[in-house]
Amino acid sequence: MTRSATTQPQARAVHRRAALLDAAAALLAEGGSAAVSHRAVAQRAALPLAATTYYFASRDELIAEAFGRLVDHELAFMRETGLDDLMDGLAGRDRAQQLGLWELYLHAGREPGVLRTHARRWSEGCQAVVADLLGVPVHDPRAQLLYSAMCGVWLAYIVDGRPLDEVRQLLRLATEAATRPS
Amino acid sequence: MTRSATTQPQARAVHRRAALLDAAAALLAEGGSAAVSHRAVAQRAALPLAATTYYFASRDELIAEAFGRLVDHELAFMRETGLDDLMDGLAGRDRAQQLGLWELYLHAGREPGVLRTHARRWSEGCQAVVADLLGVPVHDPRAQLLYSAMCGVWLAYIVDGRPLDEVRQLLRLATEAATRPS
DNA sequence: AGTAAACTAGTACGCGCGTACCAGTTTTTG
DNA sequence: CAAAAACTGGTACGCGCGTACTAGTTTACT
Repeated sequence: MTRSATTQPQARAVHRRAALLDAAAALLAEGGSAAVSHRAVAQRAALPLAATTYYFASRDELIAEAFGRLVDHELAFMRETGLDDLMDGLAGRDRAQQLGLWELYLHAGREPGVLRTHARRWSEGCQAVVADLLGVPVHDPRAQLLYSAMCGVWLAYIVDGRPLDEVRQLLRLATEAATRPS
Repeated sequence: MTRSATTQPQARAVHRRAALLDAAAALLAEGGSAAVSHRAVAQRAALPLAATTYYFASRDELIAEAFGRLVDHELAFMRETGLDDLMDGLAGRDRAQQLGLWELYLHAGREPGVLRTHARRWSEGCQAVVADLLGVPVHDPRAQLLYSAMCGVWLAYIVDGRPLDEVRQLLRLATEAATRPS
């Protein structure tokens, strides 16, 4: 009975940790990694400041884990939509969140730590989805090519605010180019 | 005589402003926009702290102008190397500086101010270079496509540290795909 | 020559930050 | 039941930051 009866406190702790990560991810999307501070996270999760330092050894760790969570969600989303229509998958997503994701991806380029792992996980996951869409093996150059083109188009859409029609057309073109036998 | 004799002080001021911008750009490359603080810039330029607030209304303005300068340099470099060999142009550049550039590009996506202008100037400048290389008009979809692919490959190289050989091959593939008549 | 404008440089204010600390409570363990 | 471990939450420290202020110096204009 003492066992699994009412493990209330630990359950609460797990919930709290998750709440902190959710808050961090949300802040990340809203204002980039600069917006993710202990205080901001705690306040958003409606928890005391000290909770953040208790559950995470440092701010970097908190950010890294939030990044990982964001990557998970993003990959899951991409897989489930199947990307039959790449564009709707792109256009429907929160622009700020995409920005945050990319920002962290770049940030990962500066330090070879955990962030780098998540970054690789993301890019390779995306590439796998694309390869699946194309019906070719994951490391097929055509998949890599299409994925690269998608990145460029994606960024142009998110940052430069390129019109959706142009993006749509470009993506179609890229798919054709990658599909066409060389 | 009073005229252009020894306009020393203004000349010094101009020089100082440039020195501050250079310092800011260098810091930007080293540690991202977070590393660009009034104090850090002043110290690096060997100038008193107050100089930064005198020549620039705010930190944002300083960063924006440094970004513009970085974009100028980058575009000039790309044009002068002609990109006969895209790869050597890519591989020879300072990785950290590229990261800083991209970081600011992303940051521009969050605010529609001056940063956005520079960001557009950069992406369109790059695209123009690519179009020139391909021998097609600037807004030709093929140029856009190749540029997009280049962005993706570029990022993979800078952030993920993808091997140069793979990048080289991918770029060749992209060029072929864009060149081939549709 | 003399007034206004440009420039220099030191210093101070207030704030938010990461993190450490610690006295409490609760839960698990032996 | 007692001791240990997990957890809570309030508070404090020290720091670097953006920016404002001010007194002094130099240069440009009439």
